[in-house]
Amino acid sequence: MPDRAVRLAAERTTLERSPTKPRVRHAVDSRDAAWRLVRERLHAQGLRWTPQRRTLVEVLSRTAGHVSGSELVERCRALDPTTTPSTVYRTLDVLEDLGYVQHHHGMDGREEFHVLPREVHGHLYCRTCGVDWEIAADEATTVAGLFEARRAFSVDPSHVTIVGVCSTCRVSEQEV
Amino acid sequence: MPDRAVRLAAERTTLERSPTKPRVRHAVDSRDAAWRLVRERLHAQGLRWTPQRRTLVEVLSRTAGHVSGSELVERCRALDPTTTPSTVYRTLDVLEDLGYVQHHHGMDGREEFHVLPREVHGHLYCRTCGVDWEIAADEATTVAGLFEARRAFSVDPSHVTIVGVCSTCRVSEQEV
DNA sequence: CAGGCTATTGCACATCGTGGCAGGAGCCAT
DNA sequence: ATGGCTCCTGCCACGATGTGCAATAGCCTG
Repeated sequence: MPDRAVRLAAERTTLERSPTKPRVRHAVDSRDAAWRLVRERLHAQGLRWTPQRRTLVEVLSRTAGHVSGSELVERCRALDPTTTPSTVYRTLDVLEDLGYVQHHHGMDGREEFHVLPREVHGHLYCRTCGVDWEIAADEATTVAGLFEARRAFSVDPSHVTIVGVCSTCRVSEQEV
Repeated sequence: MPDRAVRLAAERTTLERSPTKPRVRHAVDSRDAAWRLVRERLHAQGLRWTPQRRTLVEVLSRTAGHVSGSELVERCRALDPTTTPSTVYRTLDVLEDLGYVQHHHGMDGREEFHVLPREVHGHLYCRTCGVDWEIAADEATTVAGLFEARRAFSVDPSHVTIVGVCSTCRVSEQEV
């Protein structure tokens, strides 16, 4: 179906074309650079660079912070209406192996992906307002150390999930 | 449908009949006692004691430790084939409000219920062998204290979920 | 015990993911 | 380019949960 290929060519520009036109500098550039390597990284593993994967990578390269799986499916569909959920989820698995995304489960157990995690980190959710904070590396280390010392349990800091009530919401609750 | 009511009457005995026949003593008795109060606790809230709820309570009273939501649906269906999943999940919500169960999300984000939690506790999962340990109260307190002090964030110890590799699996991995 | 208020149920349907399979398509060697 | 070896995709069906809605049935009152 060259049909789709053609249609997508016009939309899938950001990553394919040269990084000439100036946009927000610095951090963004290094992000783009990272994404441009995806293809090679895939090939290095004997994996393939397909239109569907380009679409997802395109979406991810425009995304910062956390996104839910279904949200990513939506955005892919925006670029390519023929997008299939299973393909997106499978590709996310592959990209997670390559370190491009990191997933964890939110308060409701739904999947959430962190794009280009600079460093592994846990999550702190406020049950009341729903905001999601990252747990700083040193905090995670402290938590990890606790279980390391007492149980010889090696903690994966990216899967430290804690729920509670944030300071702001605590104040609000007291006022009521 | 008196049909079902009659059929169930024979099976739903444990809770309804007096606690005369000796079974495993001590801990079990206090468990049974707790379950026998469910009806009153519901009424106290203006809620109702229905056959479907009895079935679930019956199942729960025979259950110890952790169970998944779907597992509970299965067991209810064993007692009453007409059991509907949505009713089970809704009743679990109610029972959670009353403190009879406590749910959290496992490694895969699926729901798991802890029946009659003696005390709130977090969870430690081994990514390799899948075993689920409870986080002791003092450990949870330490973790909570960390976020309390640094962010004025009030941690809910029942929602502390940590994934990693347990000591046993670590040893196995090194041997390979 | 009948009557009525309202919590619950069952059902149909929606969402988020996952897994099996057969056909399709990258990629590499020729 | 061509051919072929595999990885991928699309599709479909299923599993786990959640939700809206109309019909049902607890439970309290008279």
